[in-house]
Amino acid sequence: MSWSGQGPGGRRGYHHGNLREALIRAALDLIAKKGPAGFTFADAARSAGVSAAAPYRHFRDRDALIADVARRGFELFAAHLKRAWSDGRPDPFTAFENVGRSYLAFAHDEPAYYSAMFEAGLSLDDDPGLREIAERSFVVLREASETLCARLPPEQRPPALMMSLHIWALSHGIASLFARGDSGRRSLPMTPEDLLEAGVLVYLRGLGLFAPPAQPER
Amino acid sequence: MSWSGQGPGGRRGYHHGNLREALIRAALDLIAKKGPAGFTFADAARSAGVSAAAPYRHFRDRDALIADVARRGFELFAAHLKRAWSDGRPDPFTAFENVGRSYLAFAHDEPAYYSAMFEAGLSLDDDPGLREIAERSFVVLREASETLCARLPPEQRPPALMMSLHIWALSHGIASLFARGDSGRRSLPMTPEDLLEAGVLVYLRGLGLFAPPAQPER
DNA sequence: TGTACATCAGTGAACGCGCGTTCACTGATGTAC
DNA sequence: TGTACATCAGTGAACGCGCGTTCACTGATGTAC
Repeated sequence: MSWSGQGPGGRRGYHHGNLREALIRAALDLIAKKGPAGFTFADAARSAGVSAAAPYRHFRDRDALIADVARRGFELFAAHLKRAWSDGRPDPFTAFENVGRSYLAFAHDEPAYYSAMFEAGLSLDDDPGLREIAERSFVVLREASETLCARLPPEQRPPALMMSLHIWALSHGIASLFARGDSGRRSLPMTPEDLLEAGVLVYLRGLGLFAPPAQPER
Repeated sequence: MSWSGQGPGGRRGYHHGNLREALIRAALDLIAKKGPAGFTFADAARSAGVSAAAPYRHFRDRDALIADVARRGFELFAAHLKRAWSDGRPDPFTAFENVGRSYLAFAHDEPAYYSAMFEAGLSLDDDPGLREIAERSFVVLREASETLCARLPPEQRPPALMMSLHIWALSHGIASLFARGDSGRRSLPMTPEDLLEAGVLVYLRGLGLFAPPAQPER
């Protein structure tokens, strides 16, 4: 029978053991391959090596699975950005650039999460919990922007919220247009990372902020 | 019989008369409602009031239809941006802002075209004709950037290509995140148009370009 | 001006397919005693 | 330590559905003579 040991790494018995997890990973694989639209519930079951009915024990439906993937994506993303920002160390400018690179790295390395988060057409209005988690990533950008803004004299200080929206939009734009994992990539005269870094530097200069030269003040 | 006159505006006979056109408009409607993924060939036929087999007289398959929609979208988009740029009139700064607004207006007013162009997962590599047409929209941005760059002394002139990529990415990012026609919209403290304008102004200032005050030099 | 004929652009019936979903079922697991 | 039982997490068969696609067909249209 199929439920006695299938060799190392395979399923161990009639009970999968960790189907929920396996379905999420299958969803990530499939989304990465065919986009969030091409992904079906049945397909996820199949690639987890389980019957088509099994997923219903763990998710109400296809959308619930995708929402779960997106939720994890947002959590990872927020942690990722937070680590990059690192409370503004070693200095706010460097940390800010790190956040930008980290943004692109995530979109590039985890295209499936990124798709589920931003392109699956999930309505954040229907799921306040998801919205709250999604907000956490943005909060990092917001914090970083505030720290940089605070360096300017109050009378020429731009709204940090606006600044963070600009940075977010620029990052997202570059990620969508140029830095996707596998497809839709357009050719560029420079890497997406360098493009973003250059753009952010110009933007900061426009605000009146100048990155310190090679050796930051200390 | 269903093919004798159906009243004014309805089909006129057994032959539809302009099915190709009708299918494209149906596709636009459906994409606007359900996204490029939710759109099916059969659905398009149905909403054009025609049997499911009819579309095959005009399009090889579903993807061919979407590609055609995208092609038209790119043409409209390029014309739209060109009109906004207007060869740099009345002055390059104003014209540049107009291009930005025009970009967002298109994404907002024609979400279906915009989706087909940027989110349908069409591979530009497989269709050189489509790529060429898509490029035309970008050329407008490129030209506009060059005109502005030319105002700077050569030693501090940034590459116009890079500049146009920044503007494109910022516009696309704002359009995707905040300015979509119907769904996925996030709440904002300002309109997407104002957000983009503010971002572009900061960016231009960062390059060393300063928009002229109220009355441009003449 | 009329007729025969070729071509075009539709129909509608049929097919196979995969998906979503439900259902009664059953093997595996944990626990009370 | 063993046994009975409840619960959990799967199975597999079945269903209805809509899609994509093909096919022989036929009404409408244009054209040669």
